[in-house]
Amino acid sequence: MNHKRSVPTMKDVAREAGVSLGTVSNYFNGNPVREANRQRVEEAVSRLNYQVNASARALKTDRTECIALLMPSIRHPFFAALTDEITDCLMQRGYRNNLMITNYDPDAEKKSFKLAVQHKIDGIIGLTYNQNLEVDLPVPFVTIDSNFHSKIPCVSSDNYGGGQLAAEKLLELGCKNLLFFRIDSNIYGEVQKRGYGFESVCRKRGVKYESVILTDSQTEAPFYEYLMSHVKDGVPEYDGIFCNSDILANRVAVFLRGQGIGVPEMVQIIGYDGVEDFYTGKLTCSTIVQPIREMAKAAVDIVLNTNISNYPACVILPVRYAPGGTTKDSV
Amino acid sequence: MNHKRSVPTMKDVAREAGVSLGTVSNYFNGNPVREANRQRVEEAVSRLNYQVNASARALKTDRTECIALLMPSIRHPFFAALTDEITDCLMQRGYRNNLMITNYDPDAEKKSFKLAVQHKIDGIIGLTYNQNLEVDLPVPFVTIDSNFHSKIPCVSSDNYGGGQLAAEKLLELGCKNLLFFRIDSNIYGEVQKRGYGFESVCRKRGVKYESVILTDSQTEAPFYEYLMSHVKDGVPEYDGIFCNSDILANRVAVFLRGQGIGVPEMVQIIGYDGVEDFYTGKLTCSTIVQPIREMAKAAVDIVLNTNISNYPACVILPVRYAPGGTTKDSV
DNA sequence: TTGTAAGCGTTATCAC
DNA sequence: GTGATAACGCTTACAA
Repeated sequence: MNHKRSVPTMKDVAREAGVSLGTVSNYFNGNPVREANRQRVEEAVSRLNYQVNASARALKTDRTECIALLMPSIRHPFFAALTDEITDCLMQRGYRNNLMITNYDPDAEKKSFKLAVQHKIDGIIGLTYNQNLEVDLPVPFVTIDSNFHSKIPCVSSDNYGGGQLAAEKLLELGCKNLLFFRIDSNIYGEVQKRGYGFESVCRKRGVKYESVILTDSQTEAPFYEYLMSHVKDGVPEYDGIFCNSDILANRVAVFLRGQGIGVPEMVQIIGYDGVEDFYTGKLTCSTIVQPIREMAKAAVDIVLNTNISNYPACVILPVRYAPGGTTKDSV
Repeated sequence: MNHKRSVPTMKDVAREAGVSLGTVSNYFNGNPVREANRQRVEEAVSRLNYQVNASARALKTDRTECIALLMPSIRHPFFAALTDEITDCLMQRGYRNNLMITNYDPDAEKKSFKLAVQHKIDGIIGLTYNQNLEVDLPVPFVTIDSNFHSKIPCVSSDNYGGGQLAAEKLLELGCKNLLFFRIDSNIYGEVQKRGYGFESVCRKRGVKYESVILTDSQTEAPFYEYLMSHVKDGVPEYDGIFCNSDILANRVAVFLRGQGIGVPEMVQIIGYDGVEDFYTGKLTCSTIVQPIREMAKAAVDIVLNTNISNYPACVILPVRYAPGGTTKDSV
């Protein structure tokens, strides 16, 4: 069996319907067509089981109804949720999602951009970690969480506000001695604002706090060392920790509990992301919840609306706090 | 700023290099080109920053170097891992991944197929739940875990063997009274063989067992009722459970522990999938591990090799058992 | 090997 | 509105 049989073309439809090629084209492009002809075309189309050839259309119009989505990973629950929502938004608008996974590799990001452009995608949504990104793309480009270039529209949650919120919550819950843990390689991204927001509240309130930041690290061991070196007679000096991701928050919680330090009894922890665990359907820790659906929608809106993308925008969406077992307000 | 500037064409390269259009084309298609001309072309290409227009090429060749991947979800850890590996295999071969998420909806699956074909993708890899799938596609199609049609190549893990392995392990670990829990809507899929394999061992060994199967159910409550109705004086009648997914295994474990029934002390549980939890990097339960990387590779190999896809194959890949905290062999 | 030219299946521009 | 016809940028004979 030959897979590539001869497929009917618009010409075939025109002949079958007894109208001209242009009329069929007009029909498919929503241009005015006389009612009688419309019917004949529709009959011919269903008789021949015709579908417009997207390749030919793409060559003429230079549009493919396809958006490239660059993601560092798809296994990370937050990225998975974001990819899910973005794909959904795109498909609702009749666009396809060309998913490219970069594994946090700037080189892979670069190649992905090139490949995407070569294939005439209509735009790019990228969660990238390369601050030297080619900025002069021939298509609209919107980044997520990476506000490193004023010419590129960026969508993100309110990282600064989220950091503030985390600090305020911990204080409200009775913490006196705060810690901020950050681990990532996202040096120039929006994400680091989480720490700034957190620290701003600590300073304003005159609260004792400490920041421990790990960059490009594969292991969180230094956090654990820090944690243990600040325990006296089984009692930690700190009683509230803000981690810049739920993953880190979870690991820290597991570590502390393993050391006999109660969470949230002795130490309360707040993470960032707010994606429910797939196994339990619940939050994995108390956290700052990102508005994933809204972020996806904003990114898609911007990338598909060339008018907007010509005027670089920065969309910062509000976050909220939710208890999830690592703070004393958890039920 | 206009995004769609005039982009150089092969004609421009030919003129710039002082060779003919055909020569430039030959260069890009790996056809023999005299060394001198090759250099002139390469210089012209880098001078103009030329890239082949994939749309034009697609129209001529009817190939897009793009594969459609149909997934029911991307948030499920197993699907996420599979999508990750498939995307990686595709990109390694220079193919792009057009991800379509169907949310288990047969209607969405149908639309996705149609859209994919219209856009001239070179093949489809699908994890689908629609047993009435159009089988007469104009492109190679390979399914994963859905061996419902003899004409469609299918890749899956050894579900039957995995079920057997689970039963044998539970028996080896001292269980006397087994249970099998299945919840899904995948009526015609490979997945139900997990139960058959499990039961076959129980029967052969003359072990007492019970199967509880929920189809198209949104909640696992019936399992919990079953579990509690078979507890006498705080001691369950069963001591080993095989669940057809890690998710279910986890939920059952959480439920039992919540009822004061020790896992694995009183009841041992084995799941199926074997994807490490993203937060901890560890298995979430004792489980039958699917060879995800190999499954992805097999699916991509088949879909890209039209020779093979013309001769429907069924690839069953071996699984292995791994302890993960819900059996007594867990460290 | 290389140049020339005919399409691939559309859309867009005209007269009519 | 409709019908011819010229592109779109490439691949692929075919001739040289």
